[in-house]
Amino acid sequence: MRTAGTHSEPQVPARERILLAAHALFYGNGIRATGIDRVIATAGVTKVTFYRHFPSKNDLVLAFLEYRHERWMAWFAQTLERYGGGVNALLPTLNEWFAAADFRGCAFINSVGELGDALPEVREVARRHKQDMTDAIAKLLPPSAMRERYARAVAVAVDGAVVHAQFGEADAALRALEIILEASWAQKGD
Amino acid sequence: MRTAGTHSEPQVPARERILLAAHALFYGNGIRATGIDRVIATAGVTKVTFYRHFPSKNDLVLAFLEYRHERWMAWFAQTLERYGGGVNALLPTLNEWFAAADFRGCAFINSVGELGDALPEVREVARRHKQDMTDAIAKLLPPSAMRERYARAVAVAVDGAVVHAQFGEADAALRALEIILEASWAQKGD
DNA sequence: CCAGATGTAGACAGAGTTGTCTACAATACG
DNA sequence: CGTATTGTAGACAACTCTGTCTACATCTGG
Repeated sequence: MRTAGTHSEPQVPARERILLAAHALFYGNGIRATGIDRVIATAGVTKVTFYRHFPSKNDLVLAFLEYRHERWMAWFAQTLERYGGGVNALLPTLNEWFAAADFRGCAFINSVGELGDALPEVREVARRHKQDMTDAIAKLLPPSAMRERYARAVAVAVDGAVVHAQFGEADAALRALEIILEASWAQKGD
Repeated sequence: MRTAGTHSEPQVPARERILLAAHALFYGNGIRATGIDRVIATAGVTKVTFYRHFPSKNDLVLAFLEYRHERWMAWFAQTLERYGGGVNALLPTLNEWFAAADFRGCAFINSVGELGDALPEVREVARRHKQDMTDAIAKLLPPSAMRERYARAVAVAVDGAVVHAQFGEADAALRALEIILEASWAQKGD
């Protein structure tokens, strides 16, 4: 009995379907709020298949964060580029993100808040993510001895705007960020 | 049979003991990560007593946030005062908070990230909290037509610093915030 | 050509979750 | 004085969660 047109067209391999499903559910509803069964059903795989790829939910959580990191960083760099690539690209880029229907804040901030000490690797991954985000922001700033430090300041302000946007205050958050970015150091370096 | 010296010295009434326990556990470990049974055991009450005060876990969550709000706002205002009450009081105040052994970020940011749409009232409470925090910050700024807007900018930067501190980068977060606060608008108003 | 990787369906164990229920004791107030 | 409130101990129902297991099918590489 042929079970279903499953193997004939495995267009997307199981592991990737699982990751896609995990991304939508973990980011959209929270990690603890999402049971493995739900991921499995959404991905359209079975339990055995799932557990062969990810021995435990924690493994999936870490893989999800890695996947989210790649995906978000690529989107961020590309969108900044599209808006001209300077500091002035930051506000329109974030505006796009905040306006997205599925926006629910920063996956890494949410995950650290949710899992904190329960899964310490999460904090590591989050830290690396913020470092990479800060590096991407540094590229927008004019060269100067202080560039790294200024980039960190902008990154902190951006993350503040992200959580305020998550609270439903996207416009106010962007106006606040705008005020911060108008400071001379952000505009003309050193 | 006298059950135990329970009623003879109810020093702290049950409702408050429950709230105290919920605060320690929800803030320290996360809301979803904390079962009702754990709160009950920590508070030293029984299930019936608990459910007479809080008909459901959601009621407790909301009461916890209300309690946290009062407690944190009082601490914030008082500590700012202790450091002189100007914009310059902000960094040492936050430094104290970040260095506290039980610091785990902002309870409201964490709760929104964790519960998001599952309990929409949480977002309301969080929004009110941030408004009150912003108002407290406005009091530190010199009077000017732009004071409200500047206070919002500072609040956004502060929340960014809070999440970065939660990632284990408290020092870098404070240095970043310092750079932002050095901007002229934060110092001399309009 | 066959062995190993990858896929399928679905039952099940063991733990943890929220919330209810019975039955009884002490206190506080009108 | 006696009734409403607040307290106690602990069993229990109904559910969800993670992870394991049996038993079988198909594709792919050496």
